Amino acid sequence: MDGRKARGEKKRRAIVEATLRVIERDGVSGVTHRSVAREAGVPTTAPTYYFASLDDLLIATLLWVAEELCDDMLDIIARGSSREIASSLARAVNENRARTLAEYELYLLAGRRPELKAAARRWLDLAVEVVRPADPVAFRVFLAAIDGLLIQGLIADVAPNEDELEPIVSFLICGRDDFTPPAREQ
Amino acid sequence: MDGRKARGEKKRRAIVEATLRVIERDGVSGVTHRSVAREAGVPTTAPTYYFASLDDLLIATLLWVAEELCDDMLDIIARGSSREIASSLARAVNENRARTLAEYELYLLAGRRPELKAAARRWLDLAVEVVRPADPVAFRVFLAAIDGLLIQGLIADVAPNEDELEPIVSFLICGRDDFTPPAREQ
DNA sequence: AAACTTGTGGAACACTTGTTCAAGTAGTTC
DNA sequence: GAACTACTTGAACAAGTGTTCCACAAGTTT
Repeated sequence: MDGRKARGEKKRRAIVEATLRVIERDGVSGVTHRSVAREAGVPTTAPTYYFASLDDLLIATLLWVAEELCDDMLDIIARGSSREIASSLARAVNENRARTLAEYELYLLAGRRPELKAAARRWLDLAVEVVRPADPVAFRVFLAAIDGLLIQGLIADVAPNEDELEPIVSFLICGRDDFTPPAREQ
Repeated sequence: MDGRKARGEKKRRAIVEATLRVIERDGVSGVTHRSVAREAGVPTTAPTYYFASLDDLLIATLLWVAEELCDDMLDIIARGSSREIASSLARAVNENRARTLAEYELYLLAGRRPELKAAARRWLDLAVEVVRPADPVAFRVFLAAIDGLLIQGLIADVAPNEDELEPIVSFLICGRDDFTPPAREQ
């Protein structure tokens, strides 16, 4: 075991995390070698050492965020109750607003890089796989509506809260609970 | 009538249109005074003359796009048939893919500029106003789903076509045509 | 035609950018 | 301890950035 590589890997991860913080604060356009290095507390050249280019750094960040997003989204979907789902959505556009905004900026980045599409879309594929919906069309609508509600929540004058979202989520799943998850083992 | 102002206004508009083309091609991050000037065929200093800053130029572009988006979206919604709606959506993520991508990038820009939120959100407000839905919750779901379908269509490996979207749209509006527009006069 | 307003556009400024380079340190292997 | 590898980091470079400045042309008004 090489202790140097271990520390290197840790630093690499720290740089990616710093990049995400920069995106949360200033958007994708705020990401430069220098801003990331400053945020991570490393010298300017560190990001270039670990990532071939700025683009590679953004890609690495998207891939990492996509994993986390996957977990979060599946958590949201897995909750049976519309109130819990509404609560998760409300948190995404309020307390976690910056994070959600960053995620969608990276999301759109995938629209311009074909090689990133798979990663950005992964939570959708995984959701279908995990839930195994009886009615695929209804489920597809449900997933689209989540994205729409989040993105519209981000540009609302005042972001919607749990109580406002609950009836909407309820409408989405109630009556048609043909895609509630099949007792997801944990 | 001042002929100079008229030509100036025309040039101003040309610069905004060039900006949109640059965003379609290279994204918001590709927008610089020089790239826009080159695209518009004007000297480098022209954008600065007409817009106080690069930011102002982006804002003007968003405001202009928002108007067009408004028309497009209302057109989509106003069509009664699910096939026609599906067809419009399919066009947005295929032939007009670049344009749609640009619109969503500007959309997210509004997430970071409170003063732009109203413009970005305008088509939503207008839709509610025009359609006057009997069931506001169902309509809200419909609008969210449109955004979700479009954005997910942008990061799909191959963008969905009319035939794939039709059943989804149909599910969204059929059975619940309580928000079909009240004979929109034309 | 004189005074004005409005638009034009090249030169230049200070600054930030991504990236390279080379000299150095520290950990690992033999 | 010598050879090797992995990481560190400040200095530097060329390229591109937003923006300012200013002399000037072209319309409009009086």
